[in-house]
Amino acid sequence: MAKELPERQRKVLDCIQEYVDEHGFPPTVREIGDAIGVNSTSLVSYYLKRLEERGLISREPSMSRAIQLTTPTTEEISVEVSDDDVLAVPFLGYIAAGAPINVEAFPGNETIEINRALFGRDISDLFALKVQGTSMIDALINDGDTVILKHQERVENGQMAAVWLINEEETTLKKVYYEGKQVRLQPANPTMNPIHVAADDVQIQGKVVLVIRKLA
Amino acid sequence: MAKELPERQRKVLDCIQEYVDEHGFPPTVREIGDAIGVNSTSLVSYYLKRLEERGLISREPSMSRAIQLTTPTTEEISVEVSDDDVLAVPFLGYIAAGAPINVEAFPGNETIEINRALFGRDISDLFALKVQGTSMIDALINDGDTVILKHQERVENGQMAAVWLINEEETTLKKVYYEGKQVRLQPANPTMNPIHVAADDVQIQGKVVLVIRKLA
DNA sequence: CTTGACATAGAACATATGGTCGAGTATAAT
DNA sequence: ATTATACTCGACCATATGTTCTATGTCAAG
Repeated sequence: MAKELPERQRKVLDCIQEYVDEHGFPPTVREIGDAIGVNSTSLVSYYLKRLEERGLISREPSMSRAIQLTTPTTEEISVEVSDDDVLAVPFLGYIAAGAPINVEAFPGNETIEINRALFGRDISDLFALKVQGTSMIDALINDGDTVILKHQERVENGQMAAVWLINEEETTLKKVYYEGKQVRLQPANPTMNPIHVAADDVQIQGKVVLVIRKLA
Repeated sequence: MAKELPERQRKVLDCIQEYVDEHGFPPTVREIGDAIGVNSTSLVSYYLKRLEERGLISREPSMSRAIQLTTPTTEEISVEVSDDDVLAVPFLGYIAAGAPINVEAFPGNETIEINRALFGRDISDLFALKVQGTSMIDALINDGDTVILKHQERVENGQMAAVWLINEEETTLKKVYYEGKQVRLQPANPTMNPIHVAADDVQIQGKVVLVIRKLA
């Protein structure tokens, strides 16, 4: 299931990330080709298709530069401990049901600063997302809320996680229960019913460790 | 030199910002046109030229979607790093339906430390409560959540507040709407129905400014 | 060796997209 | 009225860019 990502595709991913960091917008197929030393657009197309299948990127068909990275790569998830007290958590973008995690290029390398006291011991690999839309209401998470996640691909039973459903192509925040080859995704709201999906259809994006709601 | 930015150009700027927020990459000339109700690419081109002259955006010539905002226009949740003080908000105790909040009586001098950046300008009269029980589920607030309130007796329409219902002898967190001699208390969850109570039956304990949920 | 799955290149194509030109319409100043 | 300056439109062009098809190479399994 978790096949190793081929070297070339890894390179494609990296070069997209770099390009976005530098330019503020994604590269074209040809520019990717140049960057990784490939001089046929079809090959890049081919790679992009693979990456999309894996859910690592998402694209809009026939639109130029319409590539988005869905999985935050671990390199950028670095928490600097500026003070002993304040953590600067990288703000990676927005999350909404029906759309992959939208990791944007923020020119200033935006962070959200949060007091360390609000976290547990483990403060590695944290990143922040802002929730768009009311689709997470059943997880008691509202439009505009900020969630802090720890980047990991596996969570313990019952923990809330950002889950990317590969086939359904949507992201949700749910409590995760492994049940053999199935995974039960349980809304935090006890009145809502869980959904069951195949284990290889889910891709854990991170464990939710903190939810912050700022009101007017 | 600091001429007022024409309405239309302002709109262009805003729509680029929105588009980037939503898609992760900048819009095309035509997409901008659609967004602001202009159906000629030349006009958008014209606007973009003006915006570039003013230094508000930068572009790469002849590249699709190669627009960058030089000035972050919208406030976003970008955090002011200037003052990374840590606020010590007094922790006053627990809130649960059926029990009043006694703001005066400090049960000790416990505080909850929170980074100032998470708040707005006004940081006076803040206090923290921990929610007990699931009675606030309809306000999207769960058992164990921490709410930060600003102590005030009156809030603006639509703001979330801790409300003490004198006759019913219970406290709830609801959005408050003044409707003449009545007050409508609207749950944050849009699927729940509001309750209407007499204005002199409600006693605002404080305005909710922040909700924090710490997960395992 | 043959087969087939995967990887690569190149060309050809369709269209998405930016640029420009000319003309038309305001609106205000002369 | 005349001029000037800013704005708006529509059409056209050049090319930037995504897609697809075919051909070829590689390599491991049968």
